[in-house]
Amino acid sequence: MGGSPCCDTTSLKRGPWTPEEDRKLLAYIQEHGHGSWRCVPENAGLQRCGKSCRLRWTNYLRPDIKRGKFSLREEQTIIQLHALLGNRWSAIATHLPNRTDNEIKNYWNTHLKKRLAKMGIDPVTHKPSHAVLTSPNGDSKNAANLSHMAQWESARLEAEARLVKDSKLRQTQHASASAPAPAQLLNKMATRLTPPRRLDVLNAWENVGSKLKIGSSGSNRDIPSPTSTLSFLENVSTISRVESSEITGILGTLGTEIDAFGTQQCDINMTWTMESTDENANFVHLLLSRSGDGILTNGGRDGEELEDNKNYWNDIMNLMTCQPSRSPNL
DNA sequence: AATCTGCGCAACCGCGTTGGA
DNA sequence: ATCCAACGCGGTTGCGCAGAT
Repeated sequence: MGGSPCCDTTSLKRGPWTPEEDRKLLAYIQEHGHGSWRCVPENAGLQRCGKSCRLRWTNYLRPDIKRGKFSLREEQTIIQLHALLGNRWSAIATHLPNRTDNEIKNYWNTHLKKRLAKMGIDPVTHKPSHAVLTSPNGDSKNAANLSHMAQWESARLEAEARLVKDSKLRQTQHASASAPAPAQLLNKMATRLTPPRRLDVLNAWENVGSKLKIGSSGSNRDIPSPTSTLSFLENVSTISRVESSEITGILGTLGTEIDAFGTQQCDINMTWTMESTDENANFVHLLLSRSGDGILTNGGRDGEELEDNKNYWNDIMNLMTCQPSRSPNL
């Protein structure tokens, strides 16, 4: 079991690949496919172990790999997914189909992590760091709210990802069968959940780019990434505050679900509240409250019907309470 | 010009998971 | 149900390069 060497390393070449080795491996895989990686080196005439061949192929030689600088949108995707998934690089990579997990991991460790830290955000928890929590303008409530927003957004994204995963699984298993309820729900959610609400940290991230005049706001997000940072403090701003009557029931389950993911959300003990905060516009805000630590609004969805917003959140709650991707470890 | 230092990235290591025997 | 080889993944290492001294 694990830990044992994958091959006899004494007789096999290690270290950087030469162009000739790349050519051999590429030619072999293009003609035969890789099949069993164990057999690839011998068949391709390489003095490498299969593991090394697989790594070279998946991280470098694969023709669909996108190389070069990460765009701002890619950075935002990575940040958002990292807040949700943690260091699950392969899972993150599935949302950036032309990037490898290794590349994303390297980019996170060498760029994004440092820049988030400079912005006053803990790159591990994605919560505002101590400097923000004790900011001179006393905006600790905003900081706390931001962390709650991250927690909520993480849970929502996880549910969305789970739904997509389930849907794909069902498509594979029951290609010709009638569509089950989750698939119908997926269709329903597709328009409601896309694009997802963005974390304030991501808005801040984008502001960095616009303030440095390296990109436009809105129309073109695939712009080069910023190369320096601004203080995060000035970008923490619009956390709306709502008071309302509680709607009970579902969030207990949601809290359990979030806890089951075992990441930065594990300390949540939430109740939720939904209300119309502006009767003229029929806005709806969802509030998440954590025991002893104030409330959070996840924001409204401007200009949409109250009833539709109710359905929107109900759909999310339905997602949260069905088919967890992992067993709760409670 | 030589040396040092930090950064970025490719590659490796080792552990957990999977699936077949 | 158990074992184990192969695979997949995340953490870490080490090399090459560029900029600083």
